[in-house]
Amino acid sequence: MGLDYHSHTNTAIDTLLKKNMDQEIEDIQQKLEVHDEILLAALQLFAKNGYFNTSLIDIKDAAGINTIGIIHKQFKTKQAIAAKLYENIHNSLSHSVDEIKLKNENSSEQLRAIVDLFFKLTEDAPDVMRFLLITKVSEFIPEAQALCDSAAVKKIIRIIDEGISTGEIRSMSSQLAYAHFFGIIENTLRLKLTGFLDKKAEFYQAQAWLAAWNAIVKK
Amino acid sequence: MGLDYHSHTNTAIDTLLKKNMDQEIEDIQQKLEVHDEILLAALQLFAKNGYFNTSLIDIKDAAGINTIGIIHKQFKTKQAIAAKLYENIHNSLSHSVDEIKLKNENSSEQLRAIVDLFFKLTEDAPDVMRFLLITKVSEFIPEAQALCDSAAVKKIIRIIDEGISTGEIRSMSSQLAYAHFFGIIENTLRLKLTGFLDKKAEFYQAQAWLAAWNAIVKK
DNA sequence: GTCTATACGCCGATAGAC
DNA sequence: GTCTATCGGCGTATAGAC
Repeated sequence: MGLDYHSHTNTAIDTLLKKNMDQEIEDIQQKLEVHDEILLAALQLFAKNGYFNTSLIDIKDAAGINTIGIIHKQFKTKQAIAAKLYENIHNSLSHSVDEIKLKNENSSEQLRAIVDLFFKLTEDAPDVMRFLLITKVSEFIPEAQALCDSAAVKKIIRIIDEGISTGEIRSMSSQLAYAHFFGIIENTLRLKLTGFLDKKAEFYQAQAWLAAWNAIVKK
Repeated sequence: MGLDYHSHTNTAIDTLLKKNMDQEIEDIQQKLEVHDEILLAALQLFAKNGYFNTSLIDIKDAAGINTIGIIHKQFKTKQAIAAKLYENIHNSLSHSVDEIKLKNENSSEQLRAIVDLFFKLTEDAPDVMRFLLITKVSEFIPEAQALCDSAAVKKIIRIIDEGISTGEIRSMSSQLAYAHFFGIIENTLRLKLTGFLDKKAEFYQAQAWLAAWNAIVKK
């Protein structure tokens, strides 16, 4: 499913399989499916109409469920749905950055891979990106941190720091480099997600990368 | 007041003064003051806690008013308060861009003046900038357009178009130039407004301008 | 014209029946 | 375990008293 692009769901199912509860697996799988149906429906509605304009009734309808009682069984509160979405998305993102750091050596390659991921997600899972770039989560999840304070971004800033150390990136505050670099990338994607830029995301990718990298590269 | 930096209020009062309703002026001025107190309180609360987390009771308290009935007399609905805020801010912004175009000849000078304005507003009227850059108005004002579709931004894109015509700016889609240029500017300000960048806005201005202009200038 | 009291609707959450 | 019925609270809006 779109919101959890690193197969958190499959991992959960795999874990359960190892417990040899064969006869219960079908039920559990169905429960997991319902669980994810709710999350997916909520993500879409939150991204489209906003958290406060989305009622549990709306989520119930979109998820193909009969009563909101089922939602209350899976998640105690409406806020818990949003918190779970937030957690899944940020965990996946953080995990992706880890993988990217392992597979790429230079800061430029790592940043390039992150940009690739962001553009790919914008095309394949726009609601995930809306949740990341547009939604103001702190308004409905008090304990949530903004994107810029998330684990993933802390790792990205580390990448930038390393790039400055090796001389790939110009000597400057890594936070400022982050602001400039991802200002271009995220704004391009934000304008794509809102329809201001109307071509496919990939169309803007090369130029956005070039402009962003050029803003921080040591010449 | 902070939300209407082009003296819309004074203009309104001036208009009324010309009507020779001398004996009523005091009352009217007080009414206007209450009117603006409500708008200012609403702006601050919307920017801080969000529209949906702000009740009319909250606005009443923050505005130093005794009952919410007064708010209902001035604005029919809560949404109308937000709509009026939106209108004032966008009108002021659009007017500012007009003035900047009159006072400056080149695209670079005009964009530079707009950047100056944005940084100044971020320092002097942060809640106005939060409303412009962070708040998702379409969630509570259905008829509102996003910043990128506003009159002010249309004028800004015209500035960019002219810059491309004169050869100041690199030949590229003006929308893309807008995305890259204001990606850097707005992201810097957004990160300043959320506290990720902790120095005064002016501290980041020169570098942000340089990086943004460099992203679109013809070399 | 200011304020009090209240109406009304919506939604989140619960509990109990099947 | 699934659903129905309902509770309780909040927040907007109104209407009527002073």
